Amino acid sequence: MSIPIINTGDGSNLVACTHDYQVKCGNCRLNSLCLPLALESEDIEQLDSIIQRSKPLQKSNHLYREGDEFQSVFAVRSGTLKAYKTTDDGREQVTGFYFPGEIVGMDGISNNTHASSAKALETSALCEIPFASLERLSTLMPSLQRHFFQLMSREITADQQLITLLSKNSADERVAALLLSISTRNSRRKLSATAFRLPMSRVDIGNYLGLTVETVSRVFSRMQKMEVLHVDNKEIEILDIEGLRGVADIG
Amino acid sequence: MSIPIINTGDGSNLVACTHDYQVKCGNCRLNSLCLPLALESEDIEQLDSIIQRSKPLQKSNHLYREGDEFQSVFAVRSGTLKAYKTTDDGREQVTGFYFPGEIVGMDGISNNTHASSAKALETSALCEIPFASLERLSTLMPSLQRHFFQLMSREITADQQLITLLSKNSADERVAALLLSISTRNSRRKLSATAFRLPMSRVDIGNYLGLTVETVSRVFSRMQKMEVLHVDNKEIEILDIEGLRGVADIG
DNA sequence: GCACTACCTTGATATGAATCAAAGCTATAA
DNA sequence: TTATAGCTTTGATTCATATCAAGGTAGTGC
Repeated sequence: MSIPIINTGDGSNLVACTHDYQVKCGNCRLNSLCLPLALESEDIEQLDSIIQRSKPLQKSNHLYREGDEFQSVFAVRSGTLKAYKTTDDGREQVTGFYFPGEIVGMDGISNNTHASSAKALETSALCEIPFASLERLSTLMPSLQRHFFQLMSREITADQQLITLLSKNSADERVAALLLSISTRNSRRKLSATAFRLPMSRVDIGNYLGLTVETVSRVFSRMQKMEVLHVDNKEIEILDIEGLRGVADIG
Repeated sequence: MSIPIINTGDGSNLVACTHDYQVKCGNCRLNSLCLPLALESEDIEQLDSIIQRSKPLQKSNHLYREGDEFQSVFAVRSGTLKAYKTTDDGREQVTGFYFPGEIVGMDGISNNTHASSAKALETSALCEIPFASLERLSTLMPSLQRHFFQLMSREITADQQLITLLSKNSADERVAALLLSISTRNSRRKLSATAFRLPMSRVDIGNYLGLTVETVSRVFSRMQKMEVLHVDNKEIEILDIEGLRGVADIG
């Protein structure tokens, strides 16, 4: 079966909507993560009707770029994305990784312009949520409005956590915290909390955590030696999650 | 004239609402900063009616503490606040400074619990905006809803900027960026962009920027020697704003 | 299969900021 | 006014991580 491909010019390929992608929010495995739990089933159908599921995005293609006009936020259905900004002197700052069930693009709301770029780390499926429709629907559905206020607030607290990590914690603590965060997010999706494949490179990790590649690599080696982790390139196994929590010194 | 004082037990003094504090949004000097520009005057009156102006907060008292139940966000009318989290090992992480016209408390929305504490750096006047009322009003006034989405998004982009600063920039660059940020915020309020009094201590600055007090102090001294700044304790004069921009290497 | 490229690891050295230490300054209270 | 506590500055030393350098590994396309 052939799927019509739209070449967008920037190298990303938007696949036009076909029945292959006709997942519905009501039957989506992830709806407990990205949907307001309080929504009635008729509300969910209304929400469904504004969502566009037309975006399987190939690895290393952009969902949007810094400066692009903001029109939608996106729910990740499968795959992983990174959000990043390019600094004045051309370096990259990764500001977040987005896993299935999470929402990316909310930093574009303030200026109607995306404040960062979003790029697929692997082939990813996305639900596009046009923000104008979401706003309209939110005035009709208070629980949806509340849900989005909460999602945005959660993004703020996540950023604040990262700020603390960058400003107070050592290289080991930062890496440990990231691994634990990925572990938690995996278990929310009923995946293994202890064994997973990192979707991002060491460079991206370093970039996110404010460390160089070399330091990240050394931390992995050190933790392997301490038998806290088993590392095989991108495959990670957490051998001693309590030990890892100890390193991250998170409560 | 005596003003009834309510002792809240934690050392903060809430002054009961009297006509002394009967500023209205419509005639507030700061409304261009904290109000949705698109609101009609009757809308502004509705907004006015939910806002409580009962909180002159003395220096070093708390507006709320991490873990407190979230009920309101607050607009700063005068004075300055800092928001901070206490890390597991008891250290403080300052996550933001809030000047007149800015909104503090939005990180509490996601969990109905304040994710950080907010403390007055000097005596401050605040407008309390009960969030439940704000939500209700937002469903009736789309432009108010939009305004709050934008305010929250702005908080996200501000945090991302800080993340980049912490992860990529040297001590000098961080301090320069903070001074420029304060300068910009001052000029938005029609105050001097080049001469001002820092409301926060060196400790707070270091804490915010991920540096020690000593380092902050040395940066000030160095910049003074370079004739970029004139520093007299908390009084700062920017002598060479282009030079400062150069140090911050922003654009 | 081979070559190419991007990614990862490890070691040696350099460096910016932390830490340790002490003294000067400011503001507040007695 | 002096005492007191907290804030700020400056100097000497240490240390974690960056930088520089080089070799190893994995994935990709021809």
